[in-house]
Amino acid sequence: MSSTAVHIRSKKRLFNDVSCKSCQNERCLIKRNLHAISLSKFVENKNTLKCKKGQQFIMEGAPVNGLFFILKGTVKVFRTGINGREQIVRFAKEGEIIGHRGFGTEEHYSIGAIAIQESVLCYFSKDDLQEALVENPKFTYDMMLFYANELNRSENKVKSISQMTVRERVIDTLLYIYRKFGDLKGFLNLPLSRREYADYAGTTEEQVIRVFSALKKEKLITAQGKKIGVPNTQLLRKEISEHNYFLDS
DNA sequence: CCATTAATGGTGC
DNA sequence: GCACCATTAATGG
Repeated sequence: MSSTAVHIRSKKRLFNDVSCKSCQNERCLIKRNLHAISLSKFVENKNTLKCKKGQQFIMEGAPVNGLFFILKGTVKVFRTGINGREQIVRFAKEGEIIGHRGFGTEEHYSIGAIAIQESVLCYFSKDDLQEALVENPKFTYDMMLFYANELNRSENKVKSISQMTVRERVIDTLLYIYRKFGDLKGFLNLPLSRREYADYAGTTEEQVIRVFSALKKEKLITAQGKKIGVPNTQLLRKEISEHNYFLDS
């Protein structure tokens, strides 16, 4: 993987290159915090980029120049481990930030990111953001909450991978997806391959398939191809309750 | 139709 | 108990 900068696809300027002013996304930290004053600068300098499904927009090791906000779509954030195995760090949806770890002293992204659905991303330069953070305490505070939350989740994940069995981790993953993306007509509202479940749970595709098969027999989940249903989250939660761990999205 | 993904079985640590 | 490899079945464009 080259360490070339993230290439912004400059197809043609997107006609819907929305300014933050008219943006509908109320979950966006920037939108929520930057009224009037510093907004104009952001509007000028931000880039909107559209990603097709499967398109990678952050390469591991690429230099950090800014941050991504998800305007629309879903993204998986991962890190490549031993013998090329992907460890999915998190799934991110509308309004979330990608690449924030590179913000501090980090020179290069330690993670990669791929759109798993058609997505629209807003890209802000590090400099602009830094300026805004210095000027706007509320914005900074919200960012801090976000970082704290991420750290909490990350620490929980360490625990889950080191102490839970594969079955528990798979269940944990299902609950995580359910919490975060919800349910649509009885199925998890995010289509993932078993491989992706495995990469998040820290196991192999085969193990996920085996656990799914077992769970199906036990009527704890339902499956129709890629679509997985979790009719009884209480029961699932019960299985991992001794690790009493929960919450956050 | 072919290609990708899912499911199942065997083996070794 | 779990990862890795091999084979076969199912699915979808």
